[in-house]
Amino acid sequence: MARTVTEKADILPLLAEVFREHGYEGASLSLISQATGLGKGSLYHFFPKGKEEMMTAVLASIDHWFETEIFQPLLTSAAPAAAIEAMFVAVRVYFASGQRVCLVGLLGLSDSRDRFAEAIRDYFARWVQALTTALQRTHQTEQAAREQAEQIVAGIQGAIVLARALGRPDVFDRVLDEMKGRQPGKSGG
Amino acid sequence: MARTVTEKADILPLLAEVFREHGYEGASLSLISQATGLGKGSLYHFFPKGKEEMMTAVLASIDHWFETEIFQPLLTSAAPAAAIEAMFVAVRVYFASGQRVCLVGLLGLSDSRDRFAEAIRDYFARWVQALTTALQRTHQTEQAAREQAEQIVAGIQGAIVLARALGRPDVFDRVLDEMKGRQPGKSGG
DNA sequence: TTAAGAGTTTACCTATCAGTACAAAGTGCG
DNA sequence: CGCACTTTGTACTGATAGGTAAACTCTTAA
Repeated sequence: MARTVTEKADILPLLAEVFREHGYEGASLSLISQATGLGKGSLYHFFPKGKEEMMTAVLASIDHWFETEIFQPLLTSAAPAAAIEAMFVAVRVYFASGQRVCLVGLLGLSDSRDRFAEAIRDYFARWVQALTTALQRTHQTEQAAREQAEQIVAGIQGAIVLARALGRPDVFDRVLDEMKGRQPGKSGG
Repeated sequence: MARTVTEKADILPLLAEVFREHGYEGASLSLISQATGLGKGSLYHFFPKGKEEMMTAVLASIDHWFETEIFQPLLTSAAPAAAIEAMFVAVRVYFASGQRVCLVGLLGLSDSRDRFAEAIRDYFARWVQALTTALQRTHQTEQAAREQAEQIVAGIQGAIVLARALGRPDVFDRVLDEMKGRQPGKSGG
């Protein structure tokens, strides 16, 4: 019965993976229970408000990861071009070259969009804003930087969709490389 | 009361819309029944194999639309640059500037991916191939054309994700315009 | 007039859904 | 050891899921 002193933080990655693979509605409590190794009793002990609270916690942890690993470097790095380069590398690893879905993007397309609309909007708005700031600091006008930032964030999301649909990680890598090559200081603008 | 001689073709657009809004798993039979105005009995009369057959039929109709409206013009038009331009226009209308989800892309990200994997892969493979052919005919090498085709198809899918997440159709339009402007014969490459 | 088939309604099936209740079994502290 | 508290297993709820079966109502045409 009660054995391990499970920590909420330990099961968040497992929860995230279930939601990524099955979506919000598709991730049934029995699937979640199976993936985390926790019974319903434990799950409702940690998340009294049920599935919605689980998803909220997962979104918060994803948000935190991107904030520290991607957004802050873009916003504050002394070398914005290098921060952008690092973002491409981090994104490729994080999304496993498109074999791992972006949960926030998926959620935005799905049925349950309205329930988490604010978190979804914030995630993308802050990503675009951080990238805009970095691009602007590589000698671009605010408008050009914003357009390019939208282009890149959309390109990453689309690369996930396309690479997954085709079952070809190399497509993801190629799309990202092409966008990276279009950056100032690289081949051509 | 059997009254209206309902045609399968008449309800396909309604079916497609339900699947677009709720996904495959999220589109329950009662939702489908409500959206189409047909009871379960009628639905199983037209689609004996149930939901899966409904989705298959919807995917086939989507496929047919893209084949005639997008792929064939790209492959056979005497003016490939104009066909590409027409594709951007058609896509903007079809996806309502990102307010209307791409069902095939959504399906590729979702749980039910495996069930329709072949149709999903074909849709995107043929889109990329058609666009590659058109780009190649605008004086590009095969490799450059294919890379750019992947870039554009991914960009369109990503623009849907981003514009929907932000709730801003203008983002969709801007991302597409930027890609259109990068075409040969336009501003700059 | 009537029989066949298309189209439809209704009732029902089993499985599973999210969520609840609660007692049993663990833990740390004294 | 004994007590308070945390964690977990199990059994349950009512609702809904996808799907089936059969009775019923039209239309058509011989």
